[in-house]
Amino acid sequence: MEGWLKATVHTALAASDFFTGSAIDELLAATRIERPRDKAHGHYALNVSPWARQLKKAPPLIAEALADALRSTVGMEALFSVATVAGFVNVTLKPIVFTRALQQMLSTPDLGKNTAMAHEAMLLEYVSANPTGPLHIGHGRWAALGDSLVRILRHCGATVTPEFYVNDAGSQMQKIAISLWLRTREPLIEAGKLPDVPLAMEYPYPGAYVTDLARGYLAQASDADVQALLGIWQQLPNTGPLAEDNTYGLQASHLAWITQHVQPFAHQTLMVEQQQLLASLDVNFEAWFSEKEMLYDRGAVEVMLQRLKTTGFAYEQDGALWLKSEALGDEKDRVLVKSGGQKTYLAADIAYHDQKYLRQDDNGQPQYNRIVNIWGADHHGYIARLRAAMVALGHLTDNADPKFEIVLGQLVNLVIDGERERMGKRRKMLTLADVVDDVGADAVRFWMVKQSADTALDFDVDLAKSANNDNPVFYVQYAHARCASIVRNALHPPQTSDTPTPPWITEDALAALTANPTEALLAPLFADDDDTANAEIAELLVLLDRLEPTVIYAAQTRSPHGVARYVQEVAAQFHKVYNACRILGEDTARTHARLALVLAVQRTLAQGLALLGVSAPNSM
RNA sequence: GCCUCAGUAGCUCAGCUGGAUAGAGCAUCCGCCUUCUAAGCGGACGGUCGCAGGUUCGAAUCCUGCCUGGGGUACCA
Repeated sequence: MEGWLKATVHTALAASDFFTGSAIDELLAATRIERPRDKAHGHYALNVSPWARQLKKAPPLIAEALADALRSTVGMEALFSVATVAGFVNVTLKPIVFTRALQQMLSTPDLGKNTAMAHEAMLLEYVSANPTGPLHIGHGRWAALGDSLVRILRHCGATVTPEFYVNDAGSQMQKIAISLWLRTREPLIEAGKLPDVPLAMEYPYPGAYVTDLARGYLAQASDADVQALLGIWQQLPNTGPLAEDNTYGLQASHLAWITQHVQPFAHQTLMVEQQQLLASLDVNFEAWFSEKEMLYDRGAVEVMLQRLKTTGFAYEQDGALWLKSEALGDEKDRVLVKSGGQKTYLAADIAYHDQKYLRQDDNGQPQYNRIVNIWGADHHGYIARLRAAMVALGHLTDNADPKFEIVLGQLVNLVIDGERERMGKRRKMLTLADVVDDVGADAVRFWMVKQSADTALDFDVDLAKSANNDNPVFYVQYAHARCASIVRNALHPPQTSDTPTPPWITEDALAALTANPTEALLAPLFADDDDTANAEIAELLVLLDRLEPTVIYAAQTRSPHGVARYVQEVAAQFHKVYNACRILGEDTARTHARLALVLAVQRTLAQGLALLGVSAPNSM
């Protein structure tokens, strides 16, 4: 309806003497077709005040001229009426326009689908956790945000590759392997293979999950592996705390054995755990990019460093290799290779992003025109240095180049029993898996995207779990289930009394309604004598019509919360209509038309929820 | 100090691509089930849009400064 109205206004402007000589497209771009705040003003409003400057006329005069132009549009009496208030032109649509809009919706296979972002070829990276432990609640926000964004962008025609960067290189992987090894002690004692003598130890990764990991390792280990493990334990000097360095007093050969035999198990097991959890949230990655395999094993970091040196963007000082990032917008230069010879995390990150830009499609062209990362606000300081590196490598023109984009999300606070728990590393952690088990995937996904990523999110476990009207997820799902229930009842009315109740509609008639919703079928939608119900139905259709612009805006601003808000509005308006009038009534023609409306609502809600990765149940 | 996000109703948040009397949910109070799911609907109550300037015909929205709170400011990963 919005699109149609805009086109109508365009035609009217072009045909009007008053606007002759003015740039109509510019005028239309300067204002938007919006919803009047006060419903008494009609269904749509056009504010012409922004045109005053260009036209050098007073807004009320312009509004009157536009209203006149619209009034002289051929056939308008049957479609809408206009009125002016100050600089506003208010438009009230006639029922036929709503009926046609409904007809349009029922004939559209993918509601809200559009091509607004068809030019985008985007690589979207998010979550990207180390495979050193379970995902925590904060990861859940990036997972929900990222996956919803992927769905929304694709609905707008964009090509998107969602990718997970697996940080599986570096000392933290050695730490987890050693932690696993340390945790084999108890099971080995239980099995009588090790003497139970006191041993002062500290665990680099203290979580209880490491114990499970150790038991899992032993369960699948060969006899030779177990013998080797016992060998390490027996030669260990029992000399007190072992956590000071990364070697834990282990002989080099033992350390090497652990790295070779234990680390792959830890890595693999934890990564698969993360993958399964994400899958249970219906968060779908196309690619899992391994830091170790893709960057280190293939020498990509080394090659990238050479390029920086050659181009003069990297220099040696104090025995370290530095990136000249200060000259490129960062607050200072950054270390790429430490004086000890180890490459920094930043070096790998740069190599990874370099690699993102170097990827090519089948025609040898750059595969992506936009690289987007979703990061937590705690990584904010990384933006400037990574941007600087991308400029240095020639991928960006300057540090404001929109080809590289970081979506920053504020952090998540877990609220348990009404108290905030900061997600600090030392505190007791509730894992994402625990929360999903507790409140369900739908609630987690909806809560994580229901508000702007710019605001810190309090995730209240008790509230998310509550199956009542405190919980917006259930509110929306309930509306969808209600739609499904009405259609079910229409086909197969519940038989409660002795006299059988005939169906409100046959399977065939319902099929006809969806396959070929003619104007004649839909025309009886509005009642002759119920203005309240009619107004609510019209309002509902205006809202359903807004799915597409809502999705486009959410895609452009990378804000899925707009869609979350939208589905709540649709649900609310549907509940209003449900209470204002009967869907299944005595008038068969009206019943059928209103069933069509219910189908449109159901499909809109299902589509909106699908864009958020939330299920749309048919009964609750 | 610097960078960054936020500050809107008692609480949690929309609105911020400048436009009509600033919205929703929760909470509190009052109503609505003999008929399609009451996990619902209606009504009432509730606001100096952090403060002060500026730009503009017009500012919650843009700019500047200040205040308060979160995050960041490593040859850590």
